[in-house]
Amino acid sequence: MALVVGPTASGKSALALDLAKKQPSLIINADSAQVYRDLTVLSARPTEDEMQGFEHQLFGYIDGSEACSAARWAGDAKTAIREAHERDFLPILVGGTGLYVRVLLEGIAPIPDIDPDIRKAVRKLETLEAYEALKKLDPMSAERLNSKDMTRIQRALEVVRSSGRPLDHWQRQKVGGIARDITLRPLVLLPPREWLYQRCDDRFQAMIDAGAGEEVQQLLSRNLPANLPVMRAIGVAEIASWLAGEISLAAAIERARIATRQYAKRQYTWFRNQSPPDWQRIEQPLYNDNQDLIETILRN
RNA sequence: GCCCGAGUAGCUCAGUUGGUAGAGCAAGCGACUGAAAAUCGCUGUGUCGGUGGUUCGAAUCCGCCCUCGGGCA
Repeated sequence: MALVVGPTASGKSALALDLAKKQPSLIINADSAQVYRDLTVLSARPTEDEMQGFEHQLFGYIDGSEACSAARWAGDAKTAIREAHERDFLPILVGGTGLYVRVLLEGIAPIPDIDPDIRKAVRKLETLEAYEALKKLDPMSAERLNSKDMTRIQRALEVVRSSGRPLDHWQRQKVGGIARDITLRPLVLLPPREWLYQRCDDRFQAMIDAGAGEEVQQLLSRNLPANLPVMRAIGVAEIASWLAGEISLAAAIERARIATRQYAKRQYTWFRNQSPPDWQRIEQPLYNDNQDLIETILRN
């Protein structure tokens, strides 16, 4: 299995396609925003044309009214990888969501599904309220987490409330990882920051030109809850403000560019520090001809 | 030409009666176990527009000059 990870706009998709041209391959999405059907332009998901007839999976396969999760994606990816192997295809994972890839490879704590009512109640709480509640039910997690870390506090709280056991109990084991069952050919793209940020900036204008406005308009017409992942994708809030006449297009673009760069920075930090040291890192910008790189991957 | 206002961190601005300056945003670094394009932590030396003066001591008071607004001619 080949794996191409790196920050947004680092040229992962193009590299994956070049790789796919070498041998029968299945390109599998490993990006948490590109899984949603509602986000094509804004998630920079490849279009039919861009797929150039190569098989792609897990792109735009989930409705925006649902929230994907690392565990769900990892399960789907496992299936896709197995199918590829059965057909003697090379699975090529491409994406920028480090957590998803980690869960696929290393597994995750076997926590039972959360009771929907409990989740709903927990997510209504203010961060501080949730933190106080967590201190009582799961002091160890409360101690470990920052009192303002809303996402993790809510997660810890919903787990202890729903399962009756603290997070730590579950997290002592990880299940489902496929790292030991496959031969991994990993590639981490860490191009120069300046080059990357320039591409981030250029990209958002291109998204506007490609119909990001209409895409957001359609998404808004669904009246989905604001806390769903689709609604939190970079550019949605910015474009929505512009469509509502609250800010100018120029202001929306500027905000979205900043958000994109900040996101790229976070991914950069993740992949630089969280990827195993023996994964091959590419610190050069990617240009049109990646033949040397591809030869290297295939040889490994 | 005259009057008023403004000039402080990359940006927007605070700075109480003189004791050599601090917020937000941006940026950098980092964390990351079922929302991760999420969530969170750490990091603030800047000719305080310039120059001369008053003072033990000036972003702060005074003079002159420069720049940008606005008003009057």
